[in-house]
Amino acid sequence: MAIALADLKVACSTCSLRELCLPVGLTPKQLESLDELVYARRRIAEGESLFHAGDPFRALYAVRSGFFKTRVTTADGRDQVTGFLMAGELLGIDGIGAGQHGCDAVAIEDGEVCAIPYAKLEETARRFEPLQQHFHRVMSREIVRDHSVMLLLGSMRAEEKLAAFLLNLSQRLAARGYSARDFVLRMTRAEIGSFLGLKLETVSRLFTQFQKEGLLSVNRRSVRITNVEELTRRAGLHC
Amino acid sequence: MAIALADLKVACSTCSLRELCLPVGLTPKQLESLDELVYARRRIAEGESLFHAGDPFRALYAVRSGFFKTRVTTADGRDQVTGFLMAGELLGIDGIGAGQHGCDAVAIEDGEVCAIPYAKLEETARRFEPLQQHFHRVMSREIVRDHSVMLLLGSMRAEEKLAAFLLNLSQRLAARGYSARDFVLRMTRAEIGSFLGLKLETVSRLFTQFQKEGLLSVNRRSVRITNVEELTRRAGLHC
DNA sequence: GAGCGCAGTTGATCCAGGTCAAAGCACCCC
DNA sequence: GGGGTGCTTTGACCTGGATCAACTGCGCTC
Repeated sequence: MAIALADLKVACSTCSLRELCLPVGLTPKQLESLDELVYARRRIAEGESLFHAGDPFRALYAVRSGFFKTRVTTADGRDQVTGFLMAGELLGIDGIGAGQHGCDAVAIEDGEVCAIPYAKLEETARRFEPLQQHFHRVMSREIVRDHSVMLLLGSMRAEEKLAAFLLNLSQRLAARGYSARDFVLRMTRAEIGSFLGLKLETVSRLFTQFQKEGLLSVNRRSVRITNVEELTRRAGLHC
Repeated sequence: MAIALADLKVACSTCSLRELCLPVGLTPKQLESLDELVYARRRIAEGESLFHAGDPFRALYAVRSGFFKTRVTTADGRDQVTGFLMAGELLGIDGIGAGQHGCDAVAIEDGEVCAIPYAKLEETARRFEPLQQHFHRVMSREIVRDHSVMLLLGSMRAEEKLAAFLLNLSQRLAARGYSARDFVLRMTRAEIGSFLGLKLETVSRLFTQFQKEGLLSVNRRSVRITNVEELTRRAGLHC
């Protein structure tokens, strides 16, 4: 076991995700001093949870590969997907405030995460200004993202919601070197619906509608965007 | 002007809000070392903005008195209220990530804020672990709050939304020493509606309905909750 | 390769909440 | 103190998306 853990130990300085992840913007020298921060990688199989709401909070997790969703749940069992996370994005920030996680993080595709013990991150951030700054930026950006999701949930119509969702996904995939036009959805219609405040049937109908209108072609999980301009128009003003 | 500013300088160590605000949980001695952090108070009249989306980010603002709303806006003019803030709560965190504010902060009642220059906060947080911890907790809690608003916007029915909103307001007022049962709404029906993803007419009708059902009595902005238990039931399960 | 089960599609119908319109009411300013 | 203005209430009607239900098709297991 000790050997296995040692094998899993990773170095931010040589990680292919360093341009997307927590150490973004650090110099190579600064990066090396960060290597001690990440404790170990952890594999998560599709359907498994990284943590649940209520679990004690100890570490943040940086997604190395795979696809995750976060979700909050009401007393009576309804739930709301609050985000989909891909490589380089940070999971678990919600746990800092209360000392326990406030949502579930579930793998919707086999993946791997880097565990960053929070106590150590805090300590390193005090000694190391660029890390502190970057960590604060990451948290702040999460708040900005949440606000734009609120805008989407509170003021957009179904068509606008799905268009905005697809464009956001497309951009994030493009930032990771994948095609912005051609991609495979990692989530079900029901998960997309939960995130957007719609029912799965509505999501399905919208995909069909967008296809009929020539904005994209879709077959189950595969999507090819064929008219980005019009899709952008649908997401935005649409007066 | 120099004199006016000097007059406005405040000390966290003697502030009546220290149990609610950024320095919560610090010892009196620790508090004193925080006094240098807050630069000055600033008065904001009803209707005025503390900052707008796009403004360069320099400082966070702690609400001392009054009532604020934050809002994000789409290209085509629709907007979404993302929060209502009262004494002790922190405004402007959204600006850290991009170096410019991501939303508007508008006073919906005359009020006063303490400006906390962000560069100074960052620097103090590095030297001063309890402040760092507390600041991280505040940001994390904002994320948790946003997630619960997403749950509300995405999965609740109109009745549940308004009940949850009123109970939340009631609890936050109670935490500040005001009555939990009897309070005055600082915001219009339209602002409540924008926050909850409803139209103002729907909000108005729900108030009338709740009153008919004996959950509360309402007259314009004054609300008296007469049946907290039932209101809680409406906000939650309601199977 | 038969059969099961889950994800997705599509149709028919319904209703919560939106829209449009018209008063009503408090407060402010001249 | 009269008139305006902005907020709120209420009514009548409409519609976008939910709900209910049937069916399709892919992938997995045995």
